[in-house]
Amino acid sequence: MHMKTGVEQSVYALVLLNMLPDKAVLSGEAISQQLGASATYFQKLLRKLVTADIITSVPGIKGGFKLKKRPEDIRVYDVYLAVEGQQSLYSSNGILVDMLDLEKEDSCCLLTNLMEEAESSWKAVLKRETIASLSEEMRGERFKDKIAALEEWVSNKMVI
Amino acid sequence: MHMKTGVEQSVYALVLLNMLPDKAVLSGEAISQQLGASATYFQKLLRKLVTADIITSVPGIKGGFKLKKRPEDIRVYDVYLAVEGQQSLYSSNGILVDMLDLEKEDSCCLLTNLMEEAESSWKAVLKRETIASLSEEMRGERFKDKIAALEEWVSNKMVI
DNA sequence: ATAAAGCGGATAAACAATATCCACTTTATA
DNA sequence: TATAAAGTGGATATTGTTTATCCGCTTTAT
Repeated sequence: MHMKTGVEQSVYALVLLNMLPDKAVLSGEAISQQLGASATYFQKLLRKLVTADIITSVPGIKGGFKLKKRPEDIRVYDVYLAVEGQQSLYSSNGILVDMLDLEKEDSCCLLTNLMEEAESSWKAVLKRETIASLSEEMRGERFKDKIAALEEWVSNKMVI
Repeated sequence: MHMKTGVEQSVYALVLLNMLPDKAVLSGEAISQQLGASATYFQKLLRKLVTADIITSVPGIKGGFKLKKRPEDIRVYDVYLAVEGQQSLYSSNGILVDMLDLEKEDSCCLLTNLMEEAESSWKAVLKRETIASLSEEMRGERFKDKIAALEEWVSNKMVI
């Protein structure tokens, strides 16, 4: 039970896209390079973000990706959902139903309610931060002098 | 990102062991049969529960497993921990460190704090229920007439 | 027209979870 | 005291999921 690395990668990809000026895009290849991710595979992840209406893709030469929503409207939770899908962390295997010889329709499990609550509570925390708040955090004191290089890289790689 | 089925299996195994009278044990084979689990593999899971001091194993003929702690002292969380290990749901891949060219020691990630909070909050819910509370729930109205067969099975399979 | 970008499907590689096998130790009992 | 039935630990196979690659396709600025 471990979160896919694709979630972290996607979040940082969105932080990168959030550094773009209006109308500009970054190519999938450029993004994966900056993230140190496999380019061909990361394209698949970018597609999931497109499907989830988090980013927009522009085909053709001078194409690429940019944010579709405002960064303050993209929660970490939305990214998680887009990348990992909507399946729950827990799903019963119907062991109790078998042990007690219940009807299939009962779909009863002593753990399901508890696990659903736990998951909700977990998700609630992921809804607290957004791409905007993470971007702001990155621009804080701590990385003051390291940000410039990244901003320059974005300027060089972006396409308008 | 999905919880192993071993967690559900282990919880129900413990509920079964909780039906045993004092000093009695159930063999690993009997338990796996009742759970519909692979016997040889489930032995490995039982071992994890032994290592975690949740159950005791008795070797030799007339051997088997029984609870080591009182059922009200075994939280669902403890079972999860025993089966899945103590690794976190999320661990950073150091993408930000690479992007900003930080020192390795910084081990900095915008997501780590958030994810740790989320996980704590998730775990807190798993600490709420115990084998005792789940056993009680199983004995409630809903399964009134289905419990007898299971109790009889336990009586037949147990060894004192 | 062409080159550079995204799209979608098929497939491979890597890894983790599940399952099996076997030689070993332990212990009740005939 | 030999034996049968139980757990133990290691090696290994099977299965499933995640990550990665490849290729032919569409889109669009020049």
